[in-house]
Amino acid sequence: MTLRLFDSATRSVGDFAPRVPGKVGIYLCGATVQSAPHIGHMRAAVAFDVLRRWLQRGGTEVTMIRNVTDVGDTIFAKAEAAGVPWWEWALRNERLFTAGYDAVGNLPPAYEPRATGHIPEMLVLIAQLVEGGHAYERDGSVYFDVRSFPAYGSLTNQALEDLAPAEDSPEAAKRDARDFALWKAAKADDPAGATWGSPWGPGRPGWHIECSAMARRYLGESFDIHGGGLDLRFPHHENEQAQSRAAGDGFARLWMHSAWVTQGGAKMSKSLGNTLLVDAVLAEHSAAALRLALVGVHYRSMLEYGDATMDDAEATWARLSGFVTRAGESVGQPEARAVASATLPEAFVEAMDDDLAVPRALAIIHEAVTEGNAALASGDAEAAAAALLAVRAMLDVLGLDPEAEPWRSATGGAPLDALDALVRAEIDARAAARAAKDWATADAIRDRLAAAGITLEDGQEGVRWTLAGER
RNA sequence: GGUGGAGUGGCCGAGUGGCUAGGCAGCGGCCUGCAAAGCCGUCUACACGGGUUCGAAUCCCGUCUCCACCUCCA
Repeated sequence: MTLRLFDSATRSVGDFAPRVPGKVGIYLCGATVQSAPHIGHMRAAVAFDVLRRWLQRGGTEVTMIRNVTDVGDTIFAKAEAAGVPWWEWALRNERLFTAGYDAVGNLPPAYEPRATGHIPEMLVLIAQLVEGGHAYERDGSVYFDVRSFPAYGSLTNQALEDLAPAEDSPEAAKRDARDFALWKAAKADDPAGATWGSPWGPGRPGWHIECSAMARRYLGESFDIHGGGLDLRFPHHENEQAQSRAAGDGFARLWMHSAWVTQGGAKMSKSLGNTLLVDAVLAEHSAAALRLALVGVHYRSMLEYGDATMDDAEATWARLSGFVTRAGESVGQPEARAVASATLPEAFVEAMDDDLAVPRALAIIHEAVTEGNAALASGDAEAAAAALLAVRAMLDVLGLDPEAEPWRSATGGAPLDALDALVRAEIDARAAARAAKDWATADAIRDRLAAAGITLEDGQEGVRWTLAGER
């Protein structure tokens, strides 16, 4: 079975065939760095990180480009409100996004182009559109002529006459109210440093042109997959496609959109006052659990975030990572190379190939964990080792191998050794009390450790202890 | 008004015509001095009304409810 993906443009699932066998270019719309990232931003990033990992697992070479939009009205407005230059505000948030992406275990993209670094590429593209009769200049601004491009609206299946006017520019200046700005003439109230020269006079780029220009630069005139959040389909992606194709580029062959994080059924957004910032969530929960929560719902389904979401994810992570740790202690951890090349269970492969059906894939992982735990309990080392390898290999595809770099215990070394010595002394004292059937003393020791966040587990091979939030 | 999506057990969440999704929570059992972890078993479903079919959560018709996009959005 080959990988099948849902194409937003055709609204159907089909076999995925790269333009060049073995190589895939992905352009992912990243953040408009106007504010700190929330978990909805992370969800989109994680969804496409899983796509990338799955492609790479199949031997495909992936070039992942994730842009940063670092210029625009919302950035100007928020920077002014914060009393800092817009470029400082943008970079400050870009750093927060990068920290968030890293925290939840995303592989870094091949490149992260910034809009402000690609004005020349945009000007070339705009000039092409003007020359080709798809764009026109008015008062120092340049607009895309939607009526010049019959396929306009095809990505989102909308008829031109049903669309509302584009409000990113004055209606009176345009041939059609739905024409949108490629280049915005400088205005008196534009912030300092937000103006660039152009053949049409000083100004700054419109919102959509950057992605067309940067995708072309890094992935070529035609590339495999364009991704982003569902809310970018219109107008952003519709306009990107119109610009690029009107300029002669093949542009994206497949469009993928990830769905929201919702609360009470409604899209998470600032206007509703229910934004969940990444920092706030990570202050109370582990990053691995957050990734698990984000990845555990199919990427095209709404992810309902409630009170129990993170608690469930923590419990699930404890089950998965706990098995990996205990199995490793019992039969030894396989090497990373073995994990990367392990044969994956057929049902897991089928689920992932079916438009990245991660929830089904997770069910397969849970079944393997159950088998592995049973093998550990019965002392079947061979079966336990096989389950351990399979579980780690499957989790690795989701970016959740507990032994992989992002999730390995941050604590270690001397402090952990010192703590271990102290805890071992308590464990020994408890063992002595238990030997004397002094249950009150034994339980008091266990309770004292529990109060300090240390859990004891009496196993066949001795007493294990774990720190809260660790394994 | 246009376009698109959704309604599954206490909760989250898979599933496109017959075969146990899975997890969390609950209940019973095994293990344990008691726990914890783990294992085994088990309860609670397909928004509503019709229809097609031997058989429908799944297909068709209708109804209700909810959500998103329609130029800030992931």
